[in-house]
Amino acid sequence: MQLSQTAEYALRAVVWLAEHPGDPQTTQQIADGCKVPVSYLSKVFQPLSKVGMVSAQRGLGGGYVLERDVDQISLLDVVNAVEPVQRIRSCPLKLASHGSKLCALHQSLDNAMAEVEQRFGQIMIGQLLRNSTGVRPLCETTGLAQLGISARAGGSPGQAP
Amino acid sequence: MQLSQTAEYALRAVVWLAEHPGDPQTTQQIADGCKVPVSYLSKVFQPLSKVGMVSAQRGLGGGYVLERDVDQISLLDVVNAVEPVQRIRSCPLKLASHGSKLCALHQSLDNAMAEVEQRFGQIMIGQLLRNSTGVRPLCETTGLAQLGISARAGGSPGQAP
DNA sequence: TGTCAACAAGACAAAAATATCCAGATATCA
DNA sequence: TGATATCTGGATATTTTTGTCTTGTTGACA
Repeated sequence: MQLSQTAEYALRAVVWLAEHPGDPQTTQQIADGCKVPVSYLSKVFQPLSKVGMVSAQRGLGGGYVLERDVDQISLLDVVNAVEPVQRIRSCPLKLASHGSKLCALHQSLDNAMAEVEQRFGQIMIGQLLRNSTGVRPLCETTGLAQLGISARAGGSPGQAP
Repeated sequence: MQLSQTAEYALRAVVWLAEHPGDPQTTQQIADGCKVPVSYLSKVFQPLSKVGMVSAQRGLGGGYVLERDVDQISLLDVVNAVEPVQRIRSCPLKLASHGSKLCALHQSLDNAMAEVEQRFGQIMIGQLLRNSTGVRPLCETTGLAQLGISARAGGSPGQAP
């Protein structure tokens, strides 16, 4: 019982983009920052672009940017884009006698899914950024980031090719 | 976001056994009644036997039986036996700066897991059986079963209780 | 225009989950 | 004892998920 890896990656990536507003992030940057296989990122972003949550710009200075307000994107939006929460809408055993009603077992399971769905629907990406409870922002932070010292390309350290 | 197929199967099987107390069920019976591939059942039962939730009897008249009271087995017990609910206990990105604390994203995800875990832990198998809300018992029922007419596979309507 | 930086997308590969098969170990019963 | 029923557990096959690679397209800019 857990989120798929792909959904995890998608959430990290979206949060990452949310942390870099107005600054297109390349797959390499995202991969490094989110610890996502760089060659897998295109797969992760495909459905996110499809629903218009992110957009990509090619060429020098390009990369991905969020297309919607961070407070208008819920965890559920992200998860559903890449791997919809599976609600149980009819008997998984296809028992005729069950019609569209669920037995107690499947009703219980679906209730749990419903709860998760609702919970995820209420949590907005923006909320996560602000909710930095004292410590780290989110995905990454070298310990320096907390002091406002950016350690990215464009900041001080790192390699400039 | 969903239960693994194996966990689904395990839950069905346990419920099935709960519906047939004191009557060892063969893999064939369980497979038919629960719509689980018969040849996969041994894999499903392996971890359930290991934790002592079920036991198997070989030979004629043998099969699987529940070893614990139906009101002492929660959905969580079953799920955890075959595929533990994955709680997030430390930063999945292994960020040193996060120590054992979770960022807002992962904390949110883990909270959802915790909720599911708790919910599952509260629902007992026995509860599901009694909770037949008017209609069907659980996994199976041809519509006849509700009238007390057993319609077991194998062609001939079998033994009356 | 040419060159380089970047994404797009499909083909391929590896790993994990799911499913099948079968020889062997037990158990029951005649 | 023999015949039959049943689980056990390992080897294997299939499918899905995850990950990689490569070729092509787009965009910026000198």
